Amino acid sequence: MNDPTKERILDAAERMFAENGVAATSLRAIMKEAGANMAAVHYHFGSREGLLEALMARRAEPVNRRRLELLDAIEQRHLRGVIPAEDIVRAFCAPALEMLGDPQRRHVSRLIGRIVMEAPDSAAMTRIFGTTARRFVSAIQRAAPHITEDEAWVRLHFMVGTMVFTLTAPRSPVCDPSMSVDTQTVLEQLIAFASAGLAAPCAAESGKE
Amino acid sequence: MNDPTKERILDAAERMFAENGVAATSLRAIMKEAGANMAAVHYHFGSREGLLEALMARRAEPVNRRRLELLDAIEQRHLRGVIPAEDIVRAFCAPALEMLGDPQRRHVSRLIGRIVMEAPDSAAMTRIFGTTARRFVSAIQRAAPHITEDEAWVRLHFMVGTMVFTLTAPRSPVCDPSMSVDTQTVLEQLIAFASAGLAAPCAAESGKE
DNA sequence: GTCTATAAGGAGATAGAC
DNA sequence: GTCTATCTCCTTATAGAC
Repeated sequence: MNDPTKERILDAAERMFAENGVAATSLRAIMKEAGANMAAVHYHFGSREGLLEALMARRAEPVNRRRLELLDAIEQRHLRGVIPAEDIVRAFCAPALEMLGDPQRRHVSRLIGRIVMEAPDSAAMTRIFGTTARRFVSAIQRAAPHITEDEAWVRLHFMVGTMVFTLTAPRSPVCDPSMSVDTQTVLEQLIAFASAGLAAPCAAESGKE
Repeated sequence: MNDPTKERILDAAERMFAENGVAATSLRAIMKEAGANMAAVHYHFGSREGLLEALMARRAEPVNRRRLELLDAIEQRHLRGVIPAEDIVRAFCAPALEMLGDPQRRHVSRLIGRIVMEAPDSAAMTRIFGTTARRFVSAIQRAAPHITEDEAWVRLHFMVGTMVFTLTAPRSPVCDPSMSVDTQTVLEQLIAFASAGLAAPCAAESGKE
C-alpha cells in the first residue's frame, strides 16, 4: 500500500475490535499491536470514531455491495413468481461469512458481526445498511408472499441476529477452535435454519395454547 | 428490602448495563444513577466483576429456572413421540422476553440479552447456561428427530442469537423504525421464525448450486 | 453501612520536534 | 508521516473517618 502505517493501524484495529469487542478495546492497545504510537491514529483518522468509520467503509460497505450483486442475480433468475428463501439467506450471509474459514481473514467477518451487534442504533449503521435492508425486505416479501411488510422487516431482523451471533459469540462453532466445523457447513446450517424461518407461516395472532 | 442501597445499586447497574452495554458502562455512571458513591459498590460486591455476577444471579438464573419448569411441563405432556418445536421456542424465549413490554422491567430482559451477547468470559456463562442448554438440546432432538446432536446444538445457538439480538436491538436500523414493539406480537413472530428453523430439513452437505 | 478523599493508572487527544 | 512528551479527564479500587 501507499501508506503502510495507516494500513497497519486498520489491520490491528480490525483484529482487536473483532476479537475483544469495540467498546472493550482501547486505542492504546491497538497502537501497541500495530507497532505505532497514539498520535498516528489521530493524524490518519482524526479520532477513535474516525477509525471505526474507516473500518466500516473498508469492510462493511464492500460486503453490502456483494450482497446486492447476489440479490440482483437472484432477481434476474426469478423475474416473476416466488423467490426461494434459501437464495435470499445465501445472498445475505455468504458475503459476511465466507472469510471465517481463512485464519488470515476471519477477523473481517467477526468485525462485521461486532459492528452490527454493538452499534445497532447509530446513524452510521442506517446509512450503511439501510439500502441493503430495504432491498432484502422486498425480496423476503417475494419469498414469503403470505406475510406483511412489517413481518418481513421482523424476519430480516431475526436473520441478521442469527448471523451476527454466529459471527461473534465466543462459544460459537465457528469461533471455538475446538469445534472443527468448517465455514461451508455453518453457512449451509444457517441457510437451513433461517430460510425455514423466513418462509414460516404467519405468527399466531395471540398466545396459541 | 433489608438493604436499600444494595438494591438501588443493582437496579441502576441493571438499567445502565442493559441500555448501554456492559463494557461501555462505568461504575461511576452507575453510582451516580444510584445516588451512592464509588466505595459502596466495593463494600457490597467487592468489584465491578462481583456486581456483574450478582446481577446474573438475580436475573439470569431465575429465568433459566423458569425455562426448565416450562420444559418439564412440556415433556410431561409429550412423554413419547415428537415435541412441537413451537413449544420449545416458547419455553426458552418467553421467560426472557415477557418483561420487555413493561417499561418498569424492560431492562431486565435487555440485560439478559447484553450478558449473553457480550459474554465476557465463557466460564461464568457455561456455569449459568450449561445445564439449561443441554436440556434444550435434548428437547430439540425430540422436536427434530432427523437432525444430529451436533446440528441440534447449532440450532439452539441460532435460536439464542435470534432472541438475543431481538432483546438488545428491538429498534435496530435494519428494521423499520416504526415497527411495533408489542411484546406478545414479537414473541409470536419469534416463535414462528425459530420453530420453523428448529424443525427445518437437514442442511445441504455442500454448496447446493 | 455510608461517606470523603485519594491513590494509581488508563483513556483519548494534542503540541511540537524531526 | 512519525515520533516523544504531555495534557486533561476518567477509570477501578482503597484507606480511613463517622
